[in-house]
Amino acid sequence: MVDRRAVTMQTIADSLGVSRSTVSLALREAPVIAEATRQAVREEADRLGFVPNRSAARLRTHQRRLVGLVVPDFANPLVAATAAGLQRVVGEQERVLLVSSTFEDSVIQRRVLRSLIEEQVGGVIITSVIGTTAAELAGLANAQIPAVLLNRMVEDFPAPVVARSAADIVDLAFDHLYVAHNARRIAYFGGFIDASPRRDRLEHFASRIAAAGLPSFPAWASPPSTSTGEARDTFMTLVAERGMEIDAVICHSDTVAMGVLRALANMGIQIPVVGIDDLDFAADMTPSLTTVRTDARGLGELAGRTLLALMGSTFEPAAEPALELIVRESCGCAQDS
Amino acid sequence: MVDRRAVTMQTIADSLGVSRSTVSLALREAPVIAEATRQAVREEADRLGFVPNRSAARLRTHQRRLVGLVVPDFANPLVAATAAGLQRVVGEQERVLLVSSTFEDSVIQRRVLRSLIEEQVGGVIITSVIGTTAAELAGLANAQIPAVLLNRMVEDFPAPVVARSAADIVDLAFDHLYVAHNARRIAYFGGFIDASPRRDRLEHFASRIAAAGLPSFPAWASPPSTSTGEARDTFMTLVAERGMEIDAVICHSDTVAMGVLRALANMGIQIPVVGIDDLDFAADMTPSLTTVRTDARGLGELAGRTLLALMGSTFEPAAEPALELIVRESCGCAQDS
DNA sequence: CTGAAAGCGCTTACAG
DNA sequence: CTGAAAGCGCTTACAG
Repeated sequence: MVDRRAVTMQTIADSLGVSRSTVSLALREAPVIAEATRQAVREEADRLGFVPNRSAARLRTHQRRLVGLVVPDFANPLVAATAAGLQRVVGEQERVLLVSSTFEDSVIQRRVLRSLIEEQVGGVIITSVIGTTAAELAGLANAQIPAVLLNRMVEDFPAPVVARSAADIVDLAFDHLYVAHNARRIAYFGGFIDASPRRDRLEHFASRIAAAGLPSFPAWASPPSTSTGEARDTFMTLVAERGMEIDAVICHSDTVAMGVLRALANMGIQIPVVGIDDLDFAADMTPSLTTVRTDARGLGELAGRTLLALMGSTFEPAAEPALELIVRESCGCAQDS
Repeated sequence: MVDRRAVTMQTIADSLGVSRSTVSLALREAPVIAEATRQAVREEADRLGFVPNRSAARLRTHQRRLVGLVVPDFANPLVAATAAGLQRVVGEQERVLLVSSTFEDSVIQRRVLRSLIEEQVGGVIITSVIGTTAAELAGLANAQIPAVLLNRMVEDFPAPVVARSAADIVDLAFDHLYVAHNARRIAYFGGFIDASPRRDRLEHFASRIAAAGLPSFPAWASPPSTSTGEARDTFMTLVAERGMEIDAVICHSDTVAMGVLRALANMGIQIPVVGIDDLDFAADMTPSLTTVRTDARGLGELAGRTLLALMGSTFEPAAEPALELIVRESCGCAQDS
C-alpha cells in the first residue's frame, strides 16, 4: 500500500527507532518483548505491508516448510484427487506444496528432483517414473530430505511406501465376480506395464485364478492402456482378434473401465465390469460403475501425514481408510433398478 | 554420496584451495575463469554432490524462479488439465510450480497468497475465490508480483485475464442446437453461481435467446451444480418440479453434462445435450458427449506464457487456440452410428 | 585470471 | 526489556 521498495524488518525498525532484533522478536511474539513494543511493531508492520522474506529466514534457520510432490501427470484424475488430499494436510500446517509432473520421463524427473532439493524442501512425496532406481533418488537421501513413495515402489530405497493393498483390491473385485456373478473366465485389463501396483495386482490375481482352478487370459492383461480412449480401442481390438473369450473384466482403474464400457456398448456386448478407484464420475457413467473404492483423497492425506511425521510433526497416526466394493450396475447387479 | 554436513561452495573452495568467488563464478560458467579451473571446480562439485542453495542465491540476487498457481480445487479435472498445460510451460524454463487449492474459501486464499509472497514467487496465476475484490489481491501488487487472472475476472485488478470467450462458446453450442436440431426451448444448466465466466455465458445466452425470439428458462439456470452427482440430482428435481419444459440443454461443463445425461437416462427421456470443455472422458460417455472444446491444457499454456511474458521472458506470443464444437451422440447427431 | 570484502534479510546468542 | 554483532550461503563489484 505504501512503498515501492521492499519493506524489511529494518524499515520497521528505522521507522520506530528500535533495532532489527526487537522487530524480529516482536513479530515472532517472543514473550521477552514488552507488550507495548510488540503492539507497536505489529501495527507498523501492518501499516507498511511488511511480508517476511522466507528465503532469508530459511537461510538462517534451515527451517523447511515446503513440501514437494512429484507425480507422472496431475491431469490424471486419480493423481489430482490424491494431490487434493495431500494439499489439505499440508495446507493445515501453513506449508506450501511444490508440484511437478514428470510425464513418465526420467530426465524431467531428475531435473525436478534437483530443483526441489535446491529449493530446500522439507520432504518429498513421489510417484516415481517407471524403472526408477534407488540411485536416481539418492540426491534426496544425500540432502537428508525425507521421502514417501506414493503407490510405486522403488527397490532398495529406504522410504515408506504409501499405497493401497493390491491383494485386498483384487480380492474384492474377484470375489464379487466369482461368487455373486459366477464368472469363470475373468481377465484383468489395463494399466501401465511395469508399474509396481499393477504388477502386484496381477500377481495376486494370477494366484486367485490358479487357486480357483480357472483359466487365465494373459493376452488381455498385456496391452497397456491408461486413458479411456486407449482402453476402448485396445479392448475392441482384443475382441476382434481373439473373440469374446472372457466373461468378466477387472479394470485397472475407473478411467480404463469407462473405455471398456464404451467398447462393450459399441459392440453390443454385456459382461460384468468392475473398476478400481471410485472416482467422482463412476456413479454417473451409463451403466454406473461397480468399483473398488480406493479413496485417493484419503490416500493423499495418509501420504501427507506419513511425510510430516518423518519431518518431525506429531499427530495421531491416521488409520489407512478401508477399501470397499461399491456395487452399481456395470457388474450386472443393479442393471435394471 | 559423501558427507552428512551440507556441502556448500565453501566446502568446494576449501577442498580445492581456491576462493568462494572462484567456485561461484566457475559453476556459473563465467568465461573469466580459466577453463582448467572451471573443470576442476565442476568435478569437485559433482564428487561432493553439491547442490546450490536457492534461498541464498535468491536472497542475494532477487531472482525469482518460482511460479504460484492458486485454484479453487485441483481435483476438478478441468483445473487439473489447465494446471498440466501450465506446468509444461513453466517446467521448460527450469521453473517450479507452487500449487494451492483454496476450496472456495477466502480465508484460505488470503493465507495462500501470503505464503506465495513470502516465498518470493516471481508471478502468480490465480482463479480467485468467488467474490474476491481487488483489495484482497493488493498484496501481490504491493510486492510487485505480476499476476494473471485465470478464467475468473476481478473487478479493478490490473492484471490480464486469460479465459475463453464466453460468447464464442455459447454461440457454438446455441447455433448447433438451434439450427441443426431445431431446438426452441433451450436452457443453460449448471456451474457456480456468480463466477464470472458463467455470468458472461448466461448473459450472452440470454441475448441470443432474446434475439431469436425464444422463451427463456431462468429456473433451469439458477440452481448451482458443479459436480456430476449434484448436476444429476438437481436436474432430476427440476424435471420433477417443473416437468420437461425444455427441449435442449447447454451444460456448463462436461462434468455437469455427465450428470445430466445420467439423469435423462434414469428418467428415460432424450433431449439434445451439449457440454463445454471436451475433457478426456467426453468421447467415451454413453451417449458420447457433443461438446465445445475449450482446450484447458492449451489455456494453461497460454496463461503460463502470458505470465512469463509479464515476468520478462520473451517468446513469440502464443495464439489462443481456437474453440471448436465436437459433435458426438448426445445432441442426437450420431445417436445410432 | 583469482581473492577479499560487502551485503541480501533474517534469527539468535550475548551483553547490558 | 532492548541493542550490537555474527552468520546462514550465495553473488558481485572491486582490487590486484
